[in-house]
Amino acid sequence: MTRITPASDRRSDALSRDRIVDAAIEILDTQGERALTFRALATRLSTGAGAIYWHIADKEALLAAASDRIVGLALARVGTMPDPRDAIRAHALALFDAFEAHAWVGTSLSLDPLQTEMVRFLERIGGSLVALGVPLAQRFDAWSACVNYILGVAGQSAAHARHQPPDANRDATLRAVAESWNQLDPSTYPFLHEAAAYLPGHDDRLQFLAGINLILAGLNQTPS
Amino acid sequence: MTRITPASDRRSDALSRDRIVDAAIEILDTQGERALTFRALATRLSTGAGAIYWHIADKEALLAAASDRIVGLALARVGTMPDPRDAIRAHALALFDAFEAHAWVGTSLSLDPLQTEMVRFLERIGGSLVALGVPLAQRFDAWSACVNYILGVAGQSAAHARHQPPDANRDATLRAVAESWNQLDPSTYPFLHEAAAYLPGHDDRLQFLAGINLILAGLNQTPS
DNA sequence: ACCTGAACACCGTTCAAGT
DNA sequence: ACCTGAACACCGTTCAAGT
Repeated sequence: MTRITPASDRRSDALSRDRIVDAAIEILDTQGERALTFRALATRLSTGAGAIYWHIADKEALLAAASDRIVGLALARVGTMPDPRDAIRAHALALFDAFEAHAWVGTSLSLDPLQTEMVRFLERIGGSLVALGVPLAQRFDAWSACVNYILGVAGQSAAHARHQPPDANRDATLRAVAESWNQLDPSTYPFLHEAAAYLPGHDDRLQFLAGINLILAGLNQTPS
Repeated sequence: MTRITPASDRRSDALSRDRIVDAAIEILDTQGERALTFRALATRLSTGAGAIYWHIADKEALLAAASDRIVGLALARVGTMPDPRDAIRAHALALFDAFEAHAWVGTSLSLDPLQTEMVRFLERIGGSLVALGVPLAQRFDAWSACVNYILGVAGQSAAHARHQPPDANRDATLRAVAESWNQLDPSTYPFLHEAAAYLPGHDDRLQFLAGINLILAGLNQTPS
């Protein structure tokens, strides 16, 4: 069947789930989570608010679909790696970066089988652990630890970003937290006094990776 | 100064931040996150909706305060332990259990110095790592990994609970996910086919603990 | 089958007015 | 200083009516 796209600039194609998710991501990224309303989305898509419900169940499903899309984009950026440890690190960093760039991605991810990109991510980590030779008895726990660490900690990191005004100075925020720790009683909070010195200027991303490396290192030990 | 509490059953004491947070937690626990509105809260406290704003900045601050309270209750349940590894495990499980019992606790936690219980938690984990003898050079990364794993993964776990109807059968949900994994193409998703067998009936809590143990085991290795 | 947009049943937050 | 509650400016979602 031949399909000819109209020569004239059509104002918009037919509505579709994909186009809705595209528009939602654009609003989320440029104007933030609070700006994503069905009315704003409908305006951007030149349609009525109710039309969206023909394609997507509700706002929760919309956010889940948008998050899954971001996961997919992150996975696409990860090349194949010969060393399974490197593969796990690369996937972890890719998701971390994606979550930082789109701070609204976070708790909306679930094991929902509709989230096809999430499923691909789960498989990739599992496959890397198989390639790494983690024995079957430990494999499921190790997989759960990796996957949950990546999603949980990256999500946690994004949550911090979410609770800040978008123009917040990261260094200033960290310095303020360090300052507040320094003002605690040093005898009851000795560690936080020590940590306060490390807080400003530390690299979230490297710290995130250090955690992954601890888990990978733990895999080499027989569990106590 | 002597204070005599009135003999008669006063309908309510003066409004206070603590009483507001108490009432909010009760609504969150019994009726869920969506039921927590300033109107419902005001009704329960026999006051006007606007009165709450005299004590708490906005809804975000309310949720943060409620979450911090839950962290405090969890910490209170952890006794002192001679072995720092046990202390870390005990703290991890206490927070995990608290997050499961109050699925609305999650992303609202931050490094905000107003969250005093959170600060106590951060100190306790750090102190345990000092007691464990983790050298200064690794200490900050190790602390970050532990703290972020616990908050992130426990929060992730609670997020799953949140996205389920409160009466959902956990086993049935896991079986459904396993079933959906089994229907994927086995040649592109070999790991998930294997994992599907482990999914129903697995213990989230033990898996969470296994991740903590991997991190603790990793601390014994020199980083690669 | 798909879209429209008014209508419904709510929200968080503010603020003049009270005590 | 603290509380009241109406008012404002929104929401997500539904649904009769259109094409």
